[in-house]
Amino acid sequence: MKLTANKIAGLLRQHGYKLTPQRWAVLNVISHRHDHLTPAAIYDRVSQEHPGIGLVTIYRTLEVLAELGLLCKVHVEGGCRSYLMRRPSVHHHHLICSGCGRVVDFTDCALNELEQRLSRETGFEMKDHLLELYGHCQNCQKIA
Amino acid sequence: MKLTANKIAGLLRQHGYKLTPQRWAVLNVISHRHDHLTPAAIYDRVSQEHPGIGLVTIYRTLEVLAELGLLCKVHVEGGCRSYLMRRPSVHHHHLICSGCGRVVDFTDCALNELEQRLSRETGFEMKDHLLELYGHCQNCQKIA
DNA sequence: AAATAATTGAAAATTATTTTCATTTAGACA
DNA sequence: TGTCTAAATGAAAATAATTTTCAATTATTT
Ligand SMILES: [Zn+2]
Ligand SMILES: [Zn+2]
Ligand SMILES: [Zn+2]
Ligand SMILES: [Zn+2]
Repeated sequence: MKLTANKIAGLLRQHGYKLTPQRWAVLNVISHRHDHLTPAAIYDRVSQEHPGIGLVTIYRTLEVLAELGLLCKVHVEGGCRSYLMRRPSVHHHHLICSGCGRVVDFTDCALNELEQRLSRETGFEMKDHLLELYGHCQNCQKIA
Repeated sequence: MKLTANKIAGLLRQHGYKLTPQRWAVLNVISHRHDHLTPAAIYDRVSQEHPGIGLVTIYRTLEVLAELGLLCKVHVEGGCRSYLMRRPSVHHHHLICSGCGRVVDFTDCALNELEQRLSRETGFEMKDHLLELYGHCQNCQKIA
């Protein structure tokens, strides 16, 4: 189920945003694709059709569209980093307190079944996964 | 953390790395904590004890320690972004091709049970989660 | 103790993102 | 339709995060 141009237009206006050619150009680039693009990559593609549009506008447009819930953000390897001494030597994941950064490790991620099912359904060969749980630790619950 | 000190020393030497005071200082800062720290935060803390050590060295040390499997990397909100038109309006996640960036959405993340169990075990109040699966799509399997 | 290859710090370079500000424009409305 | 105004834009500067370069230093080997 695809969002029509009208729906998008309405959404923008509803929130007091204007419908500019620049925003259409960005939407045009991302709306027909099934892959994820960085701001710079979007800029490159937008530039091909509309050489006048600046990278700043791409950033601003993406922010607006994301705010309206029209976009998903994807985390990419190497994009962000914060470090932690590795404690379990085996495969594990982190439960992270958004308040203080405290981390609890857990080893039972139970994604095998999901991976297998999706592999069967999509033909993807599964390699890896990123899983992080966020919450507030007992300490930070008191504070907040 | 004396038990691991020898292990760490051995690991470094095994891989042809030297055991410098700078590396000890970094290890010292992260090894006793249960939270995650950015390079800048680690730099701040290291500086308190060893004002001479440069931020560049922190970066380089973290790279080495991560390579040796001594550290975990944590993704943090806002750290990295690549965008995608949102397709399912409901809660969902992405299966991403590491080759071409293609994305398949899936809505069945099945993390409730895990979250509940961990909440019970740790006292954390669960808020959110980040889940991404990585693999190679059929196209990219042929190419590779 | 000398040799040497790895490591370091300072500075410069690169990259990604945000802010500032003067100018333009979409959409409202007379 | 033309006028008005808040919102949006582009260029440039500012900020932030990371990487590269390079000469000087140092941990380890012999
Ligand atoms: Zn906390
Ligand atoms: Zn897992
Ligand atoms: Zn692919
Ligand atoms: Zn989910």
